Order: sequence, then structure tokens, then C-alpha cells
Amino acid sequence: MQKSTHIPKATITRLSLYYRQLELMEFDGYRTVSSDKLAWLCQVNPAQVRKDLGYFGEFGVRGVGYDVKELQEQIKRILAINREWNLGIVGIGKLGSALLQHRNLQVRGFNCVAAFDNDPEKIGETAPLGIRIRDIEELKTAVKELNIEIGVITTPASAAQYVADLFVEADVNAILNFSPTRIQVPDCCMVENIDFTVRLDILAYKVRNEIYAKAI
Amino acid sequence: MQKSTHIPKATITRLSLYYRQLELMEFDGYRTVSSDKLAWLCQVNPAQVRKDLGYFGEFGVRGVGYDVKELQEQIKRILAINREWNLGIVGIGKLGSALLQHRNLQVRGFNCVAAFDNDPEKIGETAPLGIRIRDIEELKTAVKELNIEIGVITTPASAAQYVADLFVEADVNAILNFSPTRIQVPDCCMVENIDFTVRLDILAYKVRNEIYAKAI
DNA sequence: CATTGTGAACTCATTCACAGCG
DNA sequence: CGCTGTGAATGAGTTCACAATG
Repeated sequence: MQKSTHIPKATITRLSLYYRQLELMEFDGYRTVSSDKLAWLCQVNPAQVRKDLGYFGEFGVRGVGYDVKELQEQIKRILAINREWNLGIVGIGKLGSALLQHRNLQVRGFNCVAAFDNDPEKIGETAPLGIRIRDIEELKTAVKELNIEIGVITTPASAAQYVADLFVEADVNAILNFSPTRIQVPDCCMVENIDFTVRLDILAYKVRNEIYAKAI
Repeated sequence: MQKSTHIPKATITRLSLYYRQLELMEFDGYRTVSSDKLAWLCQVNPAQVRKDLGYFGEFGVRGVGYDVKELQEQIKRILAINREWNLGIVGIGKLGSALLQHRNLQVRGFNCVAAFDNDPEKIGETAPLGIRIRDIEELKTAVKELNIEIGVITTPASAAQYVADLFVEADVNAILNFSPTRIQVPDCCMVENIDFTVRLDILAYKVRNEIYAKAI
């Protein structure tokens, strides 16, 4: 097996996609799936599917394909989503509230266990789903107490770096950043940025130039 | 100049980042900026900045750098964000409502001009910012009437493909898809997917494996 | 004999290194 | 002299093509 080489970032993204498709297929009653079929469903190349899986082991049966249920388990294990993760959300505006209530997060084992803001009007209030909004200054103690492992930033750009620093100081080394800014963090801290406005810029460019047929 | 070669997708994403930094720099009073400085701010390689810009022309002055204001204008022109774009949002749940009210979209010239849902309870109601919620079945006529060029999908996964088909039929060929599903569209239609749960999966993987220091 | 697993070939993207120029 | 612009070199990621095999 080709295990232990360096693994492309895009491979991880695709594993997540494969997993979603496998869930749907299991729901539809499929027991096995070929790399061709899975690739078609995910709009990628069949060899890509096999190579992606090949980084982590040999999960298929030649001449048959992959066991739908088994492969889900393997991907969950690889991605470390075969367990629950506690999230702390900072910035309880419209977007933060929407995330707190977002069903898909809970379903996938990402639990929003704490909400923070710096607005005195909001602190102490009860956010959706009965979560009390805490003062941002309580972040460090709450992280310890509630075992928060992933921080979510839904503040305006101006506050993002300050919040990121608090997370880093509290030893949270995974951040999902929805603010339209790139935050600076030490190498030990992992960041994923979700910036709608950048994505809209890309769409504007693409539609004007009519290139890049499909997006991952 | 190296114009008209094929342009990497990542280049477009970075142009959007450069633009945001340039806005901040102008606000801070800078008149010019070197590729080194801009690169440092955006956490990329200086040669990358020059190469990215080089795809589209020669915007700098040797020995000096780039004019902060001028470069903003050029990037706006390249990305086609030197104009306004009309958005139609489908699925007025928590996330859809949050987007309707999102200041950053308007500021950047992305106007939410219509809201759609299929829930009879919601249709006819007034969404945030005084926008009337329309029946999803009115989509095609509203697209024509309001000149909607970008469709935004904030429905559950189960409805996403149906909505995408409506957009395609209405000749909207740019879609921002927030649902946790990959939609199938013809090549003429551009799609950008924003899927938080995939991003959280990636974070889970990264934090478990402690690799990939920084993300773009 | 259909389908996996994977080295080799290829394509795409980034970085280097330096010539070109204000 | 400093900084841009870019061909050449390197590196990363994808696809091909086929041997391996249940």
C-alpha cells in the first residue's frame, strides 16, 4: 500500500464528500459501490477516488468494489469524526444564531456547547436552543470547563483577530473563521476560512469569463 | 507580459484577498505597496503576488511598487466587482435570513433583491430588510423581472437539486450553494459550494493530525 | 472478468532567480 | 538601487494504464 506519503489537502475535502454520498447510498439500500460509481456521484475521476483511499489503506475488494457501510466507518475514523467535538461560537449576531440552531452540525457530532459575545445587551440572554450567552472575557475558563476543542468566529472583521488570540491563548487549536479577514495564528493552530464575499467575487469572475465548469 | 495563459483558480481567490488588504491599507493611509509587503499581509509568497497580477497586466512601477488605489481599481475590474450584482436567495430559514441582512454583501455590491421559499407559512411574509418572500414557483418570472444573475441556495440538502434546476432553467448561471450537497448543473452554470460541515470535517482531521499550518 | 491498487506520466501551481527598468 | 515582471526550475496533485487479484 502507498500509505504514509504526504496527503493532499484536497484529498481530505473529497473524503468528506465521499462520506456524504455513502450515507445517501446506504439510505437508498446499496451494499457495495465501485470507485467508478462513487466518482461519478461526486463528480471526480475514478482513479482519484482509489488514490485518495489508497493513502489510508486497502478498503476495497477487487472485482467487487467497496462495502458501503464499512467504507463509511473507515472514513469516519480517518477524518476523526467517529466521535463528538465541542464547539464554542463567538459573535451571536444573525449568523452566529443561525449556526447555533443548525441541525446539520449536531447530526454530524459537532455540538455547540457555548456562545460568547461582547455586547452587554446580549450577555446573559438565552440564545436559541437554550444556550446562555457568555461574556467573551469568560472564554478561557469556559473552554476548560466545557472542553471546547473548536472555536467558531462569527464576529465582524474588526474583532476577528482579538477573538482568535483569545482562542489561541485558551489552547483551542482549531478555528472556523467566518469573518471576512485572514487571522494570524501560530503554526500549532489550524484555521479554516469561510468567506462568502470571496466566493461571490469568484462567481462574479467566473460568470463573466465563463470558465471553470465545475467546482469541488 | 505573460497575459492570456490559463489562470489558476487559486489566483482568483488570492486576488480577492489582495483586494481586501488593499482596502485596509488605503484606509490606513498607504499610497503604495510592494509585493513583499502585500504578500506578507496575505500570508503568501511575494513572487506569487507578482505572478498573479502578471496574468492580467503590468500594474506596478519597478523600484517603487504598486499604487494602492490604482491596484484596487484594477482588481475590481478583473474580478468584475466594479459593478453591482443582483442575488436571489432560496430558503428563508435562519441562514437565509442572516444572509439577507448581511451588511458585507451590500457593501461589496452584492444586492439581495429577492427571497424565495416553498413554505406557505412564509410566502407573502416580509423578510428582514422589507423583502417580500415569494413562492419558489415564481422564481423564473422574478429572475427576469429583477435581473437576478446569482442564485443563492440555503435550503436543506433534499431541496437543493430542485432549486438548482429552477435556476438553470431560469438562465441564472452562477450559484452559491450552502446546502451540504453537490448539485449537478450543466457546464454553462458556475457553482461555488460553501459547506460548513465539510470544513469542520477538515478541521477535525487537521487538529487530530496537526498538519497544514495555514489555510488560504 | 470486473474492479482495485499503484508506479509512471502528465498537468497544473508555486517558487526561484535574475534580467529589465524606473 | 529597489522592486517588478517572467522564464526556468521545482514541487504538488491528478490521471493514465496496467498488473494484481478476489
